[in-house]
Amino acid sequence: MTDRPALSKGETEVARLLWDLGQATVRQVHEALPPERTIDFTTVQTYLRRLDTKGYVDTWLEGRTRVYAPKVQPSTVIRETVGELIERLFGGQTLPLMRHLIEDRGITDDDMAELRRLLDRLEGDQP
Amino acid sequence: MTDRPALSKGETEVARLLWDLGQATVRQVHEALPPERTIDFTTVQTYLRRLDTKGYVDTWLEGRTRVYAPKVQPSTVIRETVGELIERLFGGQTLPLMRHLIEDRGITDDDMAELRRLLDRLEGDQP
DNA sequence: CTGCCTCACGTACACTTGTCCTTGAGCTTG
DNA sequence: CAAGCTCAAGGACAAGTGTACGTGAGGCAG
Repeated sequence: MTDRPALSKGETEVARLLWDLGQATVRQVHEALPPERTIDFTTVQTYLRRLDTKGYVDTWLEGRTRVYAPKVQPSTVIRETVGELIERLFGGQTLPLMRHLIEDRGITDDDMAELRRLLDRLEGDQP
Repeated sequence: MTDRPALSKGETEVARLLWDLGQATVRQVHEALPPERTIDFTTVQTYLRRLDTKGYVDTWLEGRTRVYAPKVQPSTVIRETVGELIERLFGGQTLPLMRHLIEDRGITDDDMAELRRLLDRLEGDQP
């Protein structure tokens, strides 16, 4: 299970950027933040350090500068995080969450079509 | 917006029980915990107190015993929590979460059928 | 009435989290 | 070379969280 501690909000925010960037220095992550999100350089540094101690990233010095790269795949974090939420909020049942997504959050026509495609494909897989 | 502080993990756990019970004393919530979840009576008490200070429950003394009842609807908490997660983990996009639920978490045939029903109904609503 | 049980309520305490400050080394440019 | 910039690294610090203990009052069994 390789149990790492779960990611906090801020850590997730930074991890997402790192997934997008593939690999990055503190500065690059800091600059990748959306402009309305003002947060100090050293705060980002702290998040990356914590991601490291929690085992979510690889890191090495490149010259004088430290580079970080994701070690745990987004899919893994997503699985764990969503699983935890379903447990906490829906007692482990997936369907209520789907229902909420479909009924209580607007869903576009495109999304709807895509969803149907997904279902069709799945049903095709298991005859 | 009536902005309450978000619920923590433990608080959510207890809030869910309270939603199920409708209204309950500390003891009742404590006894409603799944048997494998061992947690002290006073810990539950603390969670309920915090739910109160955060504005999520109503509470009153009934004789010598304090009774708690949900004040914020589950749907509200679900909306806020899920919204926050989608923001953090998917940059605000709902579809990737659906995709994850359908593809990466097993979905039963019954759920699948139910999902289709949901979609059909929605589509019927907006011709 | 004396123990014991059960509550409410306050307190505690270590750990996590969001956020930043400080220090000291290397780099750059006048 | 000296002043200023840029990093890494370590600390710091208040708020939030998970978890529980202690105290004191009300009830009930002997």
